[in-house]
Amino acid sequence: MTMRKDAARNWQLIVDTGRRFVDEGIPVQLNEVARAASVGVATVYRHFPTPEALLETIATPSLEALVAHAERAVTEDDAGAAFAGLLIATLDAQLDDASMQPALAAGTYVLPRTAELRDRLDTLTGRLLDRARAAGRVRPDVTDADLLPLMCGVIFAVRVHPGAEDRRAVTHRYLDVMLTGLRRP
Amino acid sequence: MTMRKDAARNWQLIVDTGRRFVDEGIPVQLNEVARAASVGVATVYRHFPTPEALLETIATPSLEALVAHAERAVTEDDAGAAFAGLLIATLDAQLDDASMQPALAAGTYVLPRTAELRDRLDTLTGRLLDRARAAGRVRPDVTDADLLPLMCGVIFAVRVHPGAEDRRAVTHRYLDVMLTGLRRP
Amino acid sequence: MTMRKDAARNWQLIVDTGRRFVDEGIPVQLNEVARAASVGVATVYRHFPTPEALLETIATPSLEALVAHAERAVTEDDAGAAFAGLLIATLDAQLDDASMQPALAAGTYVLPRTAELRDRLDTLTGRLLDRARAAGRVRPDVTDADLLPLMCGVIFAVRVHPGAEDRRAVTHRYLDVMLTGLRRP
Amino acid sequence: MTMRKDAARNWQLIVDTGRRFVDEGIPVQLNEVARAASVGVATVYRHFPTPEALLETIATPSLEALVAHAERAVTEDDAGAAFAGLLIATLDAQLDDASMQPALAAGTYVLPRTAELRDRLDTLTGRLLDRARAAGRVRPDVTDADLLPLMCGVIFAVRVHPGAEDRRAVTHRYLDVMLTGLRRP
DNA sequence: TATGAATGAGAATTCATTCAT
DNA sequence: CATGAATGAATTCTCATTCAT
Repeated sequence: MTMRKDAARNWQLIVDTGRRFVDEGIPVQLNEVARAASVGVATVYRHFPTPEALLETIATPSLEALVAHAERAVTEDDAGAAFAGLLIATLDAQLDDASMQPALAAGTYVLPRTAELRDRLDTLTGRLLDRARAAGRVRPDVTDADLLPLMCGVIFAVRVHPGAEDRRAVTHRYLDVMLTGLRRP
Repeated sequence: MTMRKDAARNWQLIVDTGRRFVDEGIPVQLNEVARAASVGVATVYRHFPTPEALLETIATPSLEALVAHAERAVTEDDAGAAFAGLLIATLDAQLDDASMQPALAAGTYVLPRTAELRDRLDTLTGRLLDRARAAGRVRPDVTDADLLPLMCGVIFAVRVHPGAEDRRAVTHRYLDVMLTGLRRP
Repeated sequence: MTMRKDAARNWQLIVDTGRRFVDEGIPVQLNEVARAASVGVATVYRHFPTPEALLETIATPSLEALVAHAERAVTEDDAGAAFAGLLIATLDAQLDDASMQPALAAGTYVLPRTAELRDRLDTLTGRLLDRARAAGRVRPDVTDADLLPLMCGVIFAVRVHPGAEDRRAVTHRYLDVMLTGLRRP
Repeated sequence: MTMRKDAARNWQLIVDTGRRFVDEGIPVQLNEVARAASVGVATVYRHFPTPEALLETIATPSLEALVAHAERAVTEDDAGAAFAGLLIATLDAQLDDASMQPALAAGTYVLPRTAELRDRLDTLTGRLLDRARAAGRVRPDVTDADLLPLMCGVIFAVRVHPGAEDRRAVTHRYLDVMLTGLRRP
């Protein structure tokens, strides 16, 4: 059952407004989003009962893109490159979309869609890791449960890093350290 | 000018109470701390104008210990071991004292004492890094501004990591990855 | 002008749903009723502009039954028994149908039908009272405007009464007190 | 430990304002009371965490007076008169102070003081009933758990009663019915 | 200096009713 | 006629901070 057209318009309006909040680092309060979207409070609450629901919705496109990337990656020939590519993509997604940081760091999800995507991402990441490990490109004691946390840690480190250095440059330098460290014990 | 004796007693009482909050993961609200310490709110506010001031005060002993460790480390012969030892100490400090996580991740400090300690820590870390790099134990593109962020990232990664695995074990595994990665590009 | 068939179906559906709410002690909110009846809110509002309109409609069958009882009662020979019988019926109606309590306690009605029924009930009650009084079965200072309030009071008393005693038993005991009291000053 | 003077002033101000609301039949909303009392909301919430707490506090003086009456009544010689007198006092209290109706009809209390007063009232009422019953002035099947409910029922009946007749007159007429009814089955 | 009462802006949420589809 | 999305005022409650005692 699909959404009514006007409802869909509001839904999108709210999501877009929420995204602006996220991008500008403003805490996503449902009331404020409603005001900024020129929409009744209850309209927001109807579509998104909690801030988490809205945040997950905002993150969904990026998450889907990341999952799509992972799905392409598992078909690549070069296991090591595919693996590294996914990690890069995971970091870039977090750099490009601030809503991805909570989405990836969270342990639980309120939307089934998000939970499902996260699940697929974990599965695919695990498969890529296995292949990379089999190819001798990853040390054996690193498990698939480590990868996303480590990528979140990298992003966190970048956020903590002071200095005016370009965030992306720092990120990739840190990733390089990580990748090197992941190779051999 | 030193504190009056009763004032000092209250000061300590508040700090101790605040530590209990930190240890138990309860958000350090000045009002609540006051209640728990059986002390007037204003008393807390006089000693610690903001939650940050209290948090930094709570973290100070651990921070001092870490600085002391760094000061001993710079005198060690084995530059590589000294360097690794400091990183381990930094992580352990954050594991053992929850107030160290904000204290190390923060970019600014409200207390001069904390700022000064952080400064010394940065200087000493930089010196250890230089020696380790000179000894060929660290890749050249890693700067002293990277180390603390990376250690904070490790702790963050551990926090994100699901599973029931022992936190300290995970931490040390991640540190091992980091150290390996830091060695050679 | 009669209702369209589908409209009539919805009308009944809404009334039935409303009754379920009343029976289960759930406050009759038009929105909630609509949801429970799987019907649009506006549909409910068109049929029943206010909660009162719905409540009165829900109460109507019981009210009609009570009026019917009164109509039979005025034809009975034994004036005292007829009178007592009506009071019992009034109480039982309130015990059996929770929507009758507001319907009988209300001073005003939004539906003409309810107002009319109430009117007939009052008239009949008055006539029964007169006959009972004429037969020397009721003290003279009690007027017909007293009877329904007193019955509502009995029900209220039963509701206030704590204890696990059977509601109907308590009601009839209280009614017995009332009837005795009504007999002679 | 007694209240600070300014706190006591506000406490009283809030209670007085609350009483005005009760007297005028305005629902006692903590926020509105705060506005009307020209006092911060939180001040009201500090003193009275819930509307019930405020309502019970408002009712306390009348409740105390009623208990005091009951205490004098148990020492009276004429058991029947003492018993009737208490019932009259119970009704008058509810007529004179609107906050007494919820206070007497409630089954539970949030303030220990109110619970205690209610308890004493129940005990004393029971004792008066026993004496009256022993004196042959009350039918045997009426228990002490019936009296307060019945008095609440009387008040309810008076409220339901339409007409312009004086409330107190109606009340006493109804009480007369009750008392007669209570005498002999 | 110590106390803790007071403040009031602000955040979260609900609900009766209207209106576009 | 039917739908159900939208509205936004109203309500409840919390919390960081100030100020009178």
